Amino acid sequence: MPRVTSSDVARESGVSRTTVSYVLTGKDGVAISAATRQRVHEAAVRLGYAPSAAARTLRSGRSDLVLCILPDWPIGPVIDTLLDHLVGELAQRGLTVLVHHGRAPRPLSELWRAVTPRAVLGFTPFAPDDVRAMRQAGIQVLDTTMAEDVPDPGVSSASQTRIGRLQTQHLVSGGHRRIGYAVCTDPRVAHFGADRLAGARRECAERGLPEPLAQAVHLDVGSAAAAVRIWRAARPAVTAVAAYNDEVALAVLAGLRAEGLATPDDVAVIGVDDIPAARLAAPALTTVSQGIQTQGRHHAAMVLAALDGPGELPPRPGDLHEVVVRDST
Amino acid sequence: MPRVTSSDVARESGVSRTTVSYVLTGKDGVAISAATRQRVHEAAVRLGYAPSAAARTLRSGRSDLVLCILPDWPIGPVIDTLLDHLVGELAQRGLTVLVHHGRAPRPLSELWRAVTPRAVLGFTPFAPDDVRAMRQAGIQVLDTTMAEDVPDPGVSSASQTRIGRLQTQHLVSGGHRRIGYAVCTDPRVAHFGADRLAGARRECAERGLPEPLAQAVHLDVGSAAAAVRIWRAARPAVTAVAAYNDEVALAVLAGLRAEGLATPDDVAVIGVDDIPAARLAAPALTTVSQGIQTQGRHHAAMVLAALDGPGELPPRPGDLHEVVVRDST
DNA sequence: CTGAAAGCGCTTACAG
DNA sequence: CTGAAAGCGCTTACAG
Repeated sequence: MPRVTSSDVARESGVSRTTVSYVLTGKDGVAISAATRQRVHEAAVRLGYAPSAAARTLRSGRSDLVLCILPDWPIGPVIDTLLDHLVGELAQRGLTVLVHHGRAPRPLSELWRAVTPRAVLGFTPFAPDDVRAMRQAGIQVLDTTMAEDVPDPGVSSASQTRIGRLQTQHLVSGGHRRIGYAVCTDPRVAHFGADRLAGARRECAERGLPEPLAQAVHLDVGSAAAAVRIWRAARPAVTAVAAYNDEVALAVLAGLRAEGLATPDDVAVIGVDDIPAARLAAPALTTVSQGIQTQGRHHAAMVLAALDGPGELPPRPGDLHEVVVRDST
Repeated sequence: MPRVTSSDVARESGVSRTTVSYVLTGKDGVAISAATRQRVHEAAVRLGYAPSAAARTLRSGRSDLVLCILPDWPIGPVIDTLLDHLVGELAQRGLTVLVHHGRAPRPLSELWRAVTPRAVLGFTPFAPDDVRAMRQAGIQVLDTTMAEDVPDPGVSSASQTRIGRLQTQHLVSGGHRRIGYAVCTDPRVAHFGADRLAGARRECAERGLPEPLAQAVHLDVGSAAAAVRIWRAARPAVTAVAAYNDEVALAVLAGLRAEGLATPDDVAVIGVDDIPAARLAAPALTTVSQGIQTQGRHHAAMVLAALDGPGELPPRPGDLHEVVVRDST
């Protein structure tokens, strides 16, 4: 069953390939009789004609694909939602978003070489060599951390830091003075985790409070209970814990429960992400929501700006993060 | 900055494009002097040459892409993990997996036309017209429900049914005789939900138990509490609830808590998926795990079998689903 | 061992 | 209003 080409459509409708192309790509510049248009369209449908993307890309030198490289770490509902918004926004401009789950062992170059995307959007910064190679190939390269307005590009993590600050501010405003930080043990998010913890540290320092007591917490009760014992044994004892994210916070809640402590009376807990399970926890989990919709729109705007060539960049969105107060604090 | 082509590499290394192609695609059939090979490779690196995927695909008539169409519904950690395994398995065969988040408003045809994949793998069955069009274009079409060995292809939902049965079996083996079913209210998963509920129904019927009492449960405490009241007011009263998935189950746990009922003493609860939050819940949630790794491997095998042409299909994996017993039952 | 040539399917100046 | 022709970058028989 050979491929149906524009030649087939041309033959079937009794016109040249040129005319087929003009009709099907909807060029208004060239006037073609309504009757001819009709015949071409009908023939195309009858034959089930689908233009070859490869040929089109080769000819025009550009595809309509935007490649999203997901990070190495487990993506949760947050990134998921973000992608949805991104897909929707870019679809309005005729761009198709394709996502690559980054945990494959193959080098990045094979990936973009295999698709010839118009733009590549990463969720973590790319290696300089990769950036060079992609730019060389005419691909726009972006990463989500570029949105950060930080002076030092090596530490483009302003919003992560801000998350840690927000968590701490909320806990401190509740009267807590000795904060614990529940660090995620997944090495793939160490970078993010460090930034959030750093934010908490700075906030405490600026307020003259003792440094937050960081403890690694696995996603199981035993690990969390062990951390809880250390926090409670500290002097002054920890009375509030900020967690790397909601899942870690759920583990902390479970650990507190296992140790017979009450939340928030003995120890308050705050997470990050506002996953569905957060508001269903016992007690309902206070957390920091990430303004996903706004972020998705902003990333889409960045991609479009890059594609439209040099010009002004879209303005950074304002406050993305927000404390969602529930019963755990 | 024009694109670097194989002609550039040829010129730079003083050979023909033919030789460049032979060297770079690693054809062993054609013997080329080591010195020439070396020169070509060096020139390619020096110029930052990346072969055009579009040209290659056009020429060879096939790409190395496998397109995964995600369902319309919120994908959780389960599908996420599944994709990881799939990506890994197919990468070993030189195939690149690209994922499309299906919630875009554009028609499916634009999608596969934009990428010319070798194969398309859907998580829900495709419309017959779409299947025809893709096959016409030489694309292998698969969907994950094809793995089901059901007589009626219109109801390829055997494993969903089985999940409902497993949940029910577990509850009944715990001595419960009146089961409640917590149905997800997201219309996008209505199909799955109906199958799981049907499984529970059949299991009850075969055991001569009263029909399970289905109640819609949103992901919030109020909705779950309302369902709990109805379950408890029934005669005979419901003493165990199977939920559509873990998140719904977490809502049910919260609803029971809100109504002052004890789990599992007053009402037992079982979910599906074994998400991270399940074992951190209060009490730790009994659930049905989905054998994700096995499923991922099987889907990869299906794709490879389809690509290798007509022949025997990979055997269906055995028992994928397993009850993970924790404290909520 | 290496090169000239054809052709994958498309779009678009250009010439009628 | 419509067609013949060129060319995007690649691979691969084929001829040296």
